[in-house]
Amino acid sequence: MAAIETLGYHPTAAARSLSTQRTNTIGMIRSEIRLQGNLIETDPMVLDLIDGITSEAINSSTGLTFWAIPAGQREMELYRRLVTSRQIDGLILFALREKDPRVAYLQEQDFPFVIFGRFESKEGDNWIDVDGAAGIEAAVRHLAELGHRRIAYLSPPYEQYLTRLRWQGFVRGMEEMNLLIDPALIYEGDFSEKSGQLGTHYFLDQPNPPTAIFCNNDRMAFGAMRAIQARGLTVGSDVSVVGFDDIPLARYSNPPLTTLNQPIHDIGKALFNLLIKLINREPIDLLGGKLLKPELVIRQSTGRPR
Amino acid sequence: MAAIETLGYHPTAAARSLSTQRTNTIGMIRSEIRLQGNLIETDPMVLDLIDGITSEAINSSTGLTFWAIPAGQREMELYRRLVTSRQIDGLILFALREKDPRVAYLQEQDFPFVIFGRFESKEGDNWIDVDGAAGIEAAVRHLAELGHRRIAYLSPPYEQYLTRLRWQGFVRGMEEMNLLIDPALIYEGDFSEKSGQLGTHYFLDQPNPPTAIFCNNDRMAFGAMRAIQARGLTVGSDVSVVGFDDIPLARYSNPPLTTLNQPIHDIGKALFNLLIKLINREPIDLLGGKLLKPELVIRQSTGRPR
DNA sequence: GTACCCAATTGAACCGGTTCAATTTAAGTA
DNA sequence: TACTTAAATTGAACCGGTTCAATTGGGTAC
Repeated sequence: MAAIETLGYHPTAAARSLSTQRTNTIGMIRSEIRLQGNLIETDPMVLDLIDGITSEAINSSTGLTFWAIPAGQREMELYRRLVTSRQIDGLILFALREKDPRVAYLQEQDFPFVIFGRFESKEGDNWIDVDGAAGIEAAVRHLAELGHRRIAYLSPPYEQYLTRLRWQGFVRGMEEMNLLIDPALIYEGDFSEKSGQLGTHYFLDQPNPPTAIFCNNDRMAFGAMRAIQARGLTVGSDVSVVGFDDIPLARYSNPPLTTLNQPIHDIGKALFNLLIKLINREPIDLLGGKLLKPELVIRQSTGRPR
Repeated sequence: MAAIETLGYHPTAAARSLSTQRTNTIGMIRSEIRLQGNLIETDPMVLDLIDGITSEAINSSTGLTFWAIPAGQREMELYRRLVTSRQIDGLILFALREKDPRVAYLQEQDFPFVIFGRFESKEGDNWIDVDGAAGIEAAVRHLAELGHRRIAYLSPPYEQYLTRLRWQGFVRGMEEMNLLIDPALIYEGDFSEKSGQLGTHYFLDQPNPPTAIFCNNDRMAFGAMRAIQARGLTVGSDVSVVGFDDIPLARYSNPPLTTLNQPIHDIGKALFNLLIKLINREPIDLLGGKLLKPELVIRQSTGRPR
């Protein structure tokens, strides 16, 4: 032991994991998605997720390995390679798409993985999600209580699985408040500021424009506010804007953004701990719950309509 | 070969790297820094860096492994463990601090690493940096040409190595434009929105407040704009604000932020390619140069003083 | 039919740990 | 001193590849 100390010896990781069948590494793969040829930048929210995961992972000397690959054919090859070559102990999935082939493959291989978000089979205890629908319902209620009747909906990309769930929340909220959903006030965004801007211009060009816009993430909300202001209108009085995520910048925008807070950092930690249990084949007890309520943080981007 | 195909065989990563002494993984470690007990959130810029690195790394089937650890004693232990256990082929360092022990250690161990930024020994070809000083000089010139004479400086944390280089640029710019540096208009920030806000209130509380504030990153600039607006002043006319980084949100703030653009995505790619060459002990030829000029992007947060 | 050459195949050593059974050593008791 | 038992040490097998030397096989030339 003294020699280990003085020589600064550490067992070779490769030899160790060859023998123990553990790598002390978990993986996360970003699907590079292009819409109309443009690469969608990774959402700032993902950085918070990484922060949460890694700050917890260090306690068990575990690293988080990242890959980025265009969604599609090559993507599944990467998953297959990682799984069969046993390069990682487990995977964290996020941003699942409709008919996402990844879940079926990993289940079939009995490979440990957790999901940030839900998927078709809502059973299983390998996911943690925020109840986006409930959040949106609360946001709609907030807007309706302020007096808004024409609320536009800036949707996530339709190919994302969560889009379906989020939409249900919007419908519920609108019905609950006896508001009509106008098909002209729905726009498919891609989570980028740009698409928030485009969608908002589209809304405001309608013969009967909305007085409030619900945006499915903060970045699109920033784009929306920009578009509103570019038209000489005032956010919060002429048009109200609500975001989703509550990224750090949301409280520093002008005006500060009303948005739905997701405790991403804690979710990252929880996902990591859950994954470790799956890897160790330990019993799962999700005491903290796996469906967290997002909290509506009311700031100055929402107000009574003129 | 047909059997490999049908069975979906992939060589075990651990066995492979035990034999080849290559892991096809590079590492990056975030130093968790606390100032006044508060954890500094990772800058959105880092996410772009990760995006750049990973989107290039996938071409050589290489992953990027991330760890987060509090700066200090345990941090060096982690570096020692990773190096001696040969868990990664190389490291990418960023946000170097004054008297940073990491560089000396890695050099002594002859372990491949590259730095985003420079360090004391400016020799060596294992770094790529943006010429922050030149950028700040250009920003000061821009402000001076608009008619600003009292320019405040929102500094990075003094413990960061780049702080010294950036400061030289500010001094050069001010001297060049024959402006006086007022010690009351210097504030040490920590890269967070909050510190931008605090620093700006401090500046505006001075008997002789500034008409422009240079902020060493965009997040602090957002905080600065928030503080200015909270006092009922107008950004761009009452007080101008310049940022640094040009994160995606900068063009969507209100008003859009004048800032120094760093091509982070490309820097990430270049850093990766450089590191791979070091790992392979190949000759280095930094054709693209290693000291990139940041570009001043003029938007609406700067204007003529009243 | 034999000699020769190149390609393909086989075999052994090695990478550096972990694990568990077998053996040796040490300590405690009669 | 002999015996029992626990503790420490040694040894072999194994994890699953890569690498390179040695051997085998096939084809061509004389």
